[in-house]
Amino acid sequence: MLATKYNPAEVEDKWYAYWMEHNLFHSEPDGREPYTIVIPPPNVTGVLHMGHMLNETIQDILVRRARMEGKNALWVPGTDHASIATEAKVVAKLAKEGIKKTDLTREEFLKHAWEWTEHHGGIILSQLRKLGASCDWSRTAFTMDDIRSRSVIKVFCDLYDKGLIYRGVRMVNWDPSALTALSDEEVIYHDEHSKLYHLRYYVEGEPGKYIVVATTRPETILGDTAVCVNPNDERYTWLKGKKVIVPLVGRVVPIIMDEYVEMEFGTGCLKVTPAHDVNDYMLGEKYNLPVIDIFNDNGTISEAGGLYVGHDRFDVRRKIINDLQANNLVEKIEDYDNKVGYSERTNVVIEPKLSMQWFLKMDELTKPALAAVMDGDIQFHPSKFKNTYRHWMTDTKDWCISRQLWWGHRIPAYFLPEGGYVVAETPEEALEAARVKTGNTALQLSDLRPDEDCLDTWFSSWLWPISLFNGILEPGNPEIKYYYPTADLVTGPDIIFFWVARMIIAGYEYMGKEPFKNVYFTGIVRDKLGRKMSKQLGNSPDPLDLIDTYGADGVRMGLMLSAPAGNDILFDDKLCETGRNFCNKVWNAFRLVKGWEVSDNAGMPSESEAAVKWFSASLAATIKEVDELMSKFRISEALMAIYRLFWDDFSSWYLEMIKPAYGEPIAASTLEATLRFFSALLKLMHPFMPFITEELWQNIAERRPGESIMYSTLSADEFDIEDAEDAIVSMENVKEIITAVRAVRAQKGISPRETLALCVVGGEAPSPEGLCALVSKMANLSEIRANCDKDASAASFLIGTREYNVPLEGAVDVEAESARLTRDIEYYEGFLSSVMKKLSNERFTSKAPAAVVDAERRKQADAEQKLASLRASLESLKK
RNA sequence: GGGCGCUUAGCUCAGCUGGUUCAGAGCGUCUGCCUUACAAGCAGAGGGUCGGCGGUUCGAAUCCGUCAGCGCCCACCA
Repeated sequence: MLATKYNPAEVEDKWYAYWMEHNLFHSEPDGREPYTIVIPPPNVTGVLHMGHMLNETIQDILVRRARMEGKNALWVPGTDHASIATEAKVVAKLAKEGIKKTDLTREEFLKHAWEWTEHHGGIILSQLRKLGASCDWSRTAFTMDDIRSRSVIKVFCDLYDKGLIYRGVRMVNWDPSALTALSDEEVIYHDEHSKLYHLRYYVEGEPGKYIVVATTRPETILGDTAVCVNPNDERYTWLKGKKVIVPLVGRVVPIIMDEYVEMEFGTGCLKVTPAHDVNDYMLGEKYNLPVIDIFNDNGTISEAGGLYVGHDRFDVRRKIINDLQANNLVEKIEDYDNKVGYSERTNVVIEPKLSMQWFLKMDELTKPALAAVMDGDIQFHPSKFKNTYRHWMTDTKDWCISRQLWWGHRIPAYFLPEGGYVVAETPEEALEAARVKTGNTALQLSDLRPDEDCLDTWFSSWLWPISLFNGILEPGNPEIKYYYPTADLVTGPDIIFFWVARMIIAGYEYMGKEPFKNVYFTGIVRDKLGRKMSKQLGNSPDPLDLIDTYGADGVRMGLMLSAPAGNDILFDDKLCETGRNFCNKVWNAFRLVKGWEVSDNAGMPSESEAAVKWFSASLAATIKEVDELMSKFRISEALMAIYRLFWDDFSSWYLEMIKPAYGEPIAASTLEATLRFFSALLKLMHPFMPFITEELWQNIAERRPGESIMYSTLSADEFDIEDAEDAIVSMENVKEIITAVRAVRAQKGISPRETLALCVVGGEAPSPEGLCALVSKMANLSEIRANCDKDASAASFLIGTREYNVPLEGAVDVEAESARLTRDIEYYEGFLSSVMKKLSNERFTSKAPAAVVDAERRKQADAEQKLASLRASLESLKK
């Protein structure tokens, strides 16, 4: 006998092992329609958090559904090398051991990094198995494995050959902690309360005369090479052609005039520091100003700064203000709110810095990618993200793809002894190219100096849907032809630019086709108070603990029950409890059904016949509804529909309807129908809760070795019946009668075990006979009397326009009953008057469609009939 | 500074092209029940001026305007 409580721990590992043993997640190209999902590769050394759980659960639901629809479903797993993040972890680990990165050679460092990766890598993927993820593990990839690495290098060379990649000195976002350049997308701006410092710049040769310049970054005066004012600013026309002295520094710099300066802002004077501000850099180029780089890579003041050399930039800010004040060079200091850019990875303040970097030209590449989304070749769910996407994709700045890091794909550029460089996929090809370029056939590999930098992590992940099928190295191979384009991508909107947009770009550039048909954007998982989950707050539950407590199916359900697309989900353990309880409900329903004795010679009772007919229709309707909802990616609504179908319709109504009396056997035909329903319900639930459904499906009938619910199919047609609508409507009526009788019991405190009689006032009993019998059974009635007279001493209720009486042994509480009737009468009088108001409005009857007017007339008739009945009840009660 | 989105029951959210599937669902709450599948349960019940104001319309949660609050994205004003 099965335990009264479902124990997921006993079931889950067993079935995951079974699925693996029989290779059920594996896919090979064949004649079936493909359905492909590529996993957004998590950081190779990361651990599973709630965001992953949500994401991977959705992917698993989609891929399992596709598999059950008979498609050749493939979900490819893999991990990302996460250049900056992983390198930072390795550096930190080495630091603990007293090793500095700078003391190691590149090769030594990479050895440590690979060791770290091997030691910590892939944990996250094994955690996914606990969740039930049906990935084809034989295809597990890594952005730095051989195929993916060579793909990246090949693409780099190709884009270089096409003239889309160039190298140059540009103002980039510099991360002084990670010591690397970052792309614009890796900078996060925060509002900050800062100060606006008003500093005095004395005019050269005119003692006592000064102008005031406002700045938020006083330390950058060390790099000032001009002061700029607007030529239309009459306050400053006298400055034309003059020079000013940079305070403290003593450098004499020219006044330049450019309309770029806003007269209204600050004092209307702008200090120009070409090395440390993008706009200033632009001015510097325009007016040929010297560029003084006052910072070292780590954010300390460089020799070129002249003062405070070696001190950190933020210390210098404080010191320089003190020193300026001591020299009476500060006019005033005011509070000022501005935005400050931080590194997405290391969370330090970004320093705009001039440096030599590699860039990818974006303007041409983005065109087909923008059109694909705007024209609907790729669908975003929810579609609101189309706007965000369009905004970014128009006027996209060139992508800074080089990083001053070692952990990643090394840029395949080789510098020549006499200057210049070549780009090639291998050192050998580079040597060949170098010999051709220089005309020096004696050139050796050792003469070439490979570029030290590596590529942005996203420069490998943008190829993911292609490189996973080796479509870069072997274009047109059978796998890429079969699996590409993939079907659905599930990811967070936070990486729409980093990843989604760039995959679309690469898809069109290298495959001439979109990389996926649909993008489903999940929300962010927050705690129940709406706060982001974080280690500091300690509000992020460990997914594996949750699985231990509630079972994987329970956790999956908990997550999905409140995860509308694109909306953040406020996660509460309580949701998993709901999921676990549902699993238990399913488990116990199964126990009930499996516990029945079967009678072969009994025919199906008429009430069971009615129940089977009704549930068949309901099931078909829900299957269709779920199909519809899933096609729109309304996953939590689909799950809710299934939840209600199983709990309310199947368990609370259907099973109670067909349940044999205690100790009695069930008709074989009824059981057979019920098992068919149960099996269908399991299939419907399987994508959401794979483990318990497999366990029960395997127990519901004999299965062959290797057979699995994963590959079973389900169609609404199997359960569609001819007069489905009627079956559902008439059962709704019956359920209302039953509920009303039960309510009478609850109000009067009558035990469910005590039988009652039901009288239909001036009407027939429900028909056909099966439905009538169901009312008796479910409401525990001794009899149903048709065409009765109104009985004032009975409890009464209205279903539709029909009145029913339940004769009671004890006297009715006349007062309470008449109060209730009066309340009802007042309600229907109000209702009727609002209906009459509409109907007497000539503009309504003349302008509204006939169907709507008819409906109002029906409302009127119904309400009048109900009122008559209620008034009669009240009358007879008073007698 | 620009753009997008949200505001419906105590909580989380549905509500499509205006009208009987329009005021819904789940959870929570309340009242009975340890009824022979399940107390991780059963039966029953209550709960909302659809953010405010104005407009269009015979009719508005739904369309338009406006105000307020919240959230997100983008942007080089020191």
